[in-house]
This record gives sequence, structure tokens and C-alpha cells, in this order.
Amino acid sequence: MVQQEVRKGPWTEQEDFKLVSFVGLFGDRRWDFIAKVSGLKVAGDSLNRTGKSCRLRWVNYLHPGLKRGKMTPQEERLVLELHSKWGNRWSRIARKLPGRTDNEIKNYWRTLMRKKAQDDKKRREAASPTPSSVDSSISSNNHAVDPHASKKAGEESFYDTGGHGNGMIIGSTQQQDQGHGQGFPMDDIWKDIDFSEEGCNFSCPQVPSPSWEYSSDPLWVMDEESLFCPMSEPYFSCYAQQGSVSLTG
DNA sequence: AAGTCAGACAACCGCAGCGTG
DNA sequence: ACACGCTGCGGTTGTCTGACT
Repeated sequence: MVQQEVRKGPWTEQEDFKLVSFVGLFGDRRWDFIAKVSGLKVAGDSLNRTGKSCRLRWVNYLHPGLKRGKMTPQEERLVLELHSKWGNRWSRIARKLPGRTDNEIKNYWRTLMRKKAQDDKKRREAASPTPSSVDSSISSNNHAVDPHASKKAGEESFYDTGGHGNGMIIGSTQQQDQGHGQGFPMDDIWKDIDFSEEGCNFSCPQVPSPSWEYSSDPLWVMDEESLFCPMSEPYFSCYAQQGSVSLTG
């Protein structure tokens, strides 16, 4: 059989829909399996994505517990705090922020650092108009992950500053919670699913579902200290609302 | 109104770790 | 003990969108 081309790039609504369906059937662990099975035109047509791609899409976008929207000041503070503790351990940090993904936090941090780097640069230029060397602090590869190492004063990569070592206060004025305009397309997807499959429960397909038990969801299952309770948050309520999906068509 | 820029978000890639045969 | 396959993580890049000039 000729291997179909693996699709890349942005996901379409249909793909999302299919992925959600497959995850409902097989759980959110067996990505390679899902990718393979879905490539075999099981559900009408195929989803020619790699397991990796499927996982990423699910984790970062389709997962029902995701918050989306701007970080709250509390979350921002927590990110700084944890980053200063753990460095670029995004997934670990994300576990402390229910509803946030490592990707989201990573992006947030990156934006923050870029902004900071720009500010620094401006300030330095204003202070001493010496050319060159000005942005040495951001250009070179200070990518050490260890927050305790490699942090010299005034020298951090814009990507990894090791947190607030330099008095960076994220008082952030942006408190808007989520929602933030864009009509979160997942709602539509879930709605669609809901509509088309009324009456059947997503969370308990007849298939011996490996890991669809969200009480122990890996995403925000906490490690060691101070556990957040994933059940308390949008996570579960979200499921209560959206969880009715079936795949047995 | 059009063009530019910056921020936010989405997605891919490479690598490391882990489980299994 | 080793090879292999799969999953997860971190880094990076591309795209979209809203704000600003």
C-alpha cells in the first residue's frame, strides 16, 4: 500500500473532531496507535497525522480541561516563582497550573523575556549610547536550564533568565480572564460532538478504555508537593458539560 | 485606509527517557 | 544486556491578529 502523505500544518475542524473521537475510543496515551488507526480510514476518512502531532494537538488544544486566555496575575507570579526554582522545566511548571500547558507557559515566558530584553536594551542605549555589545546579553547562547547556574548579573538569554532574579515584577496589568474575544473553536467542536451524538457517554465507551479516566489525568496530576486539585477546576466542570460524546456512530 | 510591528498562539523537530520483546 | 519503538519534553519557527503610526 502506498503510504499516504503525512499531513502537517494547521489542523482543520474535521481533524480535530476526528482526533477527539479517536481519543475517546482509545484514550489519550496511545498516540502512535491512534495515528495508525486513524490513517486507515476507520472513521470514514483518515487523519494522516503522526502520533506526535496528534498528541500535541490534543494536549495543547483539544484537551477539555484547558483554560486558555490570558494568564492571571497569580498564574504569572507562579510561573516566575517556579521558573526561578526549576528553570525551563515547562511541563513540570505546567503541572502546577491546572488548565495551562507547557507550550502555553513556554510561549508566555518567551514573550516576557523578549519584552524584557527589549526594555533592557532600550534602557542601556539610553544610558550609554555605545554601539555593539549592547545586546550581548540576549544574543548569545546562555541556554543553561539550571536556574542556579549561569546566571550572572545582567546576562541572561531572553529565553532563560531563571526567573525574577533581576527584580522583574510582573505586576501585569492584564487581568482579563480567558474568553478574550476569540470564539474558542473547541466549543464548537464539543458542541458538534454533543449534537451529533446525543445520549451516549463519551467518558465510558465500551471499549476497554485505557486512560480516559480524568480523575487521574496525567496532565495536571501533581507531583510532589502542594497538589492542586484538578477536579476542582474547569477541568471537571468542563467534562460535566462536554463529556457527552460518543463515537459509536 | 494602509502599512508596520509586536504579541499571542500553534505546530514541528530533535532528543532523551522508558518500557518491552 | 541490548535494540527498538513510543511517548514526552524542550527548543524553535511560522502564522495570525490586534494595536499603533
